[in-house]
Amino acid sequence: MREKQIREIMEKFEIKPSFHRFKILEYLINNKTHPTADDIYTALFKEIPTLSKTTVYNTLKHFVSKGIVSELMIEENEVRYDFEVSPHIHLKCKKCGKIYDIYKECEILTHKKIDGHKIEEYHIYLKGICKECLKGR
Amino acid sequence: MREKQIREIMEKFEIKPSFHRFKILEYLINNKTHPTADDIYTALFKEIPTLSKTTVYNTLKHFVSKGIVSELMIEENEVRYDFEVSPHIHLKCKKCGKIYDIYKECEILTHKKIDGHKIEEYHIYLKGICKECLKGR
DNA sequence: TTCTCTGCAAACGCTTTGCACGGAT
DNA sequence: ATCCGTGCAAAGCGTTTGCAGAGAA
Repeated sequence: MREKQIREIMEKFEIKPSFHRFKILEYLINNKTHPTADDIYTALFKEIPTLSKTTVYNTLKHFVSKGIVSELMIEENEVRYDFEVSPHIHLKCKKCGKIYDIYKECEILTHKKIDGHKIEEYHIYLKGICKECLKGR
Repeated sequence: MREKQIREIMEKFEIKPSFHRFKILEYLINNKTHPTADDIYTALFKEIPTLSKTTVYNTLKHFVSKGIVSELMIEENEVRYDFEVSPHIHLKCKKCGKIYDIYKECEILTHKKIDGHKIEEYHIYLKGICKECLKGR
């Protein structure tokens, strides 16, 4: 995605632009690999050696509070971040560890209310063996 | 559940019985509140003052490896344990923090394969405001 | 100036690890 | 004698906090 579009997205979500914020958001948009805070830090540190981990954490928390990215809990001790806003399903491969996005329709994702409880967030994740790893067997 | 039934379950899952294992499993079966390791420790410590947290962690890991309980990731830094084996949906109330079990049918839970990926585990959790908290507003 | 972003270092909390004791087989 | 469950203490690791410096408005 181009710089201009990313800046527009930031404006839309009322995120004051800064160099680091821009770079972190850009990374999330261009690398839909559900990175951890550390993944982002490691990747960006190469080109921004002054970047600190604290800033990555601060920025991610800021993004989450603005609703521009969501936190993903799949494995213990692994908070992952996802820019994609539309509800979808995650599949984690037990073999290669890769996380796939699945956009299959799911009836659950459409309910605003279940058994009298008000639903605000939907999280679906599956674990198994991905297509690629099945091939390699 | 009665002691005899719990012992039968342990035997079925090939878990060698010990006093602590029995107590921890009994707690999980009789308190389907999706406790954390610490919840279990705190509760059992009252009647077993010699119990150590390490044993709770060891035992829970053992149970998971035997497939008798499953780990639940809903919030960050919160591994919860669930004895219930049949697939179901979890709902966490953002207000009171309680976790509800929902046994609504969901088509996703029946797929063995999606987009060529082999599925082995299904995790669905919702967040929102529960029935009780809605009442109190 | 004042507010916000940034970053170092220390603190924190949950979980794991190392190691040793003790009971069971 | 060996195996295995248990438990203390320390380490590990991801994340948060305190605080201070820098930069923008």
